[in-house]
Amino acid sequence: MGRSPCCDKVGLKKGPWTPEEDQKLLAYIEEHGHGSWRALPAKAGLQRCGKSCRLRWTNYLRPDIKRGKFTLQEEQTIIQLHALLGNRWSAIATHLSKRTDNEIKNYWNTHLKKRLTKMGIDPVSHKPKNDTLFCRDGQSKSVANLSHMAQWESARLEAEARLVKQSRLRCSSPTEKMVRSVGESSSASNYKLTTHVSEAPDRCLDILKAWNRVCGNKDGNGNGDSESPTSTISTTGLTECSTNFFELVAGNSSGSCDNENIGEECEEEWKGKDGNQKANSIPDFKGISVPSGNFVESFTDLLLSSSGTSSHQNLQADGDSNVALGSSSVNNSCYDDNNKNYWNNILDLVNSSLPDPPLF
DNA sequence: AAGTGACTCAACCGCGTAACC
DNA sequence: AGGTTACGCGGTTGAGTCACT
Repeated sequence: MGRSPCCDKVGLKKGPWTPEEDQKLLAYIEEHGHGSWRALPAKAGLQRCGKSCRLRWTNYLRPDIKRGKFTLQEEQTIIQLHALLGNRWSAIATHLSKRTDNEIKNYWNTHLKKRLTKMGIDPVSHKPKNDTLFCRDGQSKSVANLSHMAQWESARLEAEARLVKQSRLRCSSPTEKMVRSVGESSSASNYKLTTHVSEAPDRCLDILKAWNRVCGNKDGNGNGDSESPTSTISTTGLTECSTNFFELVAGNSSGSCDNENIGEECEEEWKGKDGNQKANSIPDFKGISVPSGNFVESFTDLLLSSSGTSSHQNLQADGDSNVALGSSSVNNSCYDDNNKNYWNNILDLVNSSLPDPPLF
């Protein structure tokens, strides 16, 4: 325990970095790797604490950082992952390659959170503030189940993020970078690194599919113990929740958002054509059947769909989707569809946005 | 043009914890 | 086993910028 005293030293510079300092830090890391952050400033000739150097590097100087406006898809990704993970920015950043946790955190706090609030959505729970309006019979159970699954998935994502991070650390030296760039995967660690990244999506799907199978197989008889390690929810609830839970739904992505215009047009949609009107038009929002447990997806859809656009198109699962519709009432099927879409989108998200092989 | 309030985001602070001795 | 150190994370701050009056 105990806090690092690194920043307590007098004579260390604070505040904004100068181009000269950036240059020194960049040059040093390019040549030697960062190694021990604590020792780095002295070696690099910087009057900064190691912590400051690390922050400057990870949030600004790293060459694999994408800067500039967030795309609509990135926004949706953040919202969905935030619904799952909460304020665990580093875990979210793991699935938004080239964006830093700090940047995502800032973007959330300055943009997305406000938009959600403006629309009457609680940015913490991702549910409408007046949740009772959206709760029909039986939905509260599903909502509870969703959060339970989120809890589980959250733990998994966290572990995955840790692995990715470890891989990055392992490759932090220039020598290792060279080895990888030659593409020989000569060392076991390099091999593991690349295979980890490519295998992760399958693993992810396997786990979730297994979940689905186990829960689905109980067929309402209450047989089998499908509780996850963190579960505190009754098995009955789980059964209701997850029968066919991950069976994919044929895309409702009938509309299209012209890729070239997606940024601007959809940003328009976010804001509403006439400024705040759409953002404030909660009555219209409530007019459609929006399940509370799946609010994020529903609302991101809404934002994109008024001009025949669907945010699903890039996230929607592919051809092996099974259609599992039609057995329930209109309301329920809508709810189920949305749930499925929501979780399938997140699955896709996880699968598609695993970080590029680390550069450092 | 000047003043002012809102917004953005880089950087800092403090905590938790893994790693090390 | 217990103490110390170093790192990484999330929350917060404040300087710079922008928009409006």
